[in-house]
Amino acid sequence: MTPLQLCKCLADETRLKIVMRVRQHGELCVCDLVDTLGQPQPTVSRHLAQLRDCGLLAVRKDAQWVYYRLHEGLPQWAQEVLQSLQAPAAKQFPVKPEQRSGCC
Amino acid sequence: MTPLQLCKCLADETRLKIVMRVRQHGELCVCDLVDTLGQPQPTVSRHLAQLRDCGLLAVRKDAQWVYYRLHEGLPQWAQEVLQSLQAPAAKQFPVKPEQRSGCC
DNA sequence: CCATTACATTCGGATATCCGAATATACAGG
DNA sequence: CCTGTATATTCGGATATCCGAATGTAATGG
Repeated sequence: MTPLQLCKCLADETRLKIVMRVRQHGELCVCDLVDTLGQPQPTVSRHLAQLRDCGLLAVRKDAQWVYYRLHEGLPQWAQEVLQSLQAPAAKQFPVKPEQRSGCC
Repeated sequence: MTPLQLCKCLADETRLKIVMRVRQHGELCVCDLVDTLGQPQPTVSRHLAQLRDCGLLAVRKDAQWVYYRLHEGLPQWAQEVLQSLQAPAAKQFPVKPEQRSGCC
């Protein structure tokens, strides 16, 4: 995970939202992200695959659900970047109240 | 300056190098960046224009030289992001000794 | 088995991004 | 003026990125 790779991962609105939301919640399943982001499932899934492939997110499968979380092995500097982005990103992409659902 | 805009600005190797180097040195002229990065002058100039247009860099002209620096008005969170990226970015893009020139 | 739900992947095309080459501008010195 | 240096901009074309639509897969429940 290089600085350049991290920046590229976060240089897309959907991926940035995903990472910030996963960071906030600790762990989220795909269908929750699909509901929250209002993007079609294949789109979300593709972005999740990208974030997983570059080592930003880790996966856990439970029955038919797939849960994504921040990868524990993220280097310190990367975690600091995400922390610095958290507050302004939350302001930039506010979650509409009716989207605060539980899981699917 | 939104988190998304910042990430897009840094999601290119040349621009990331420019920002990190400008941050390290406080102020750099274009020809110094051209020498250091080993990229053609129009390429560097285009990236500088992008970084200037999105508010990351500020400009000062002195005779025939143009000096770029980090924009003073950068929000706190953005400065923190750059600080977190500094160390690993320096490791990712080491400056070759013979490139440590003065100005042109 | 069959249908449904959750998720992933593939394929093509649209769009954005990046770069090389050429050209423009501005200034400094002879 | 004329030349050289420093920088910016424009124009195409190449390449990368993103997305919609369709399809695949795995598990679950009847």
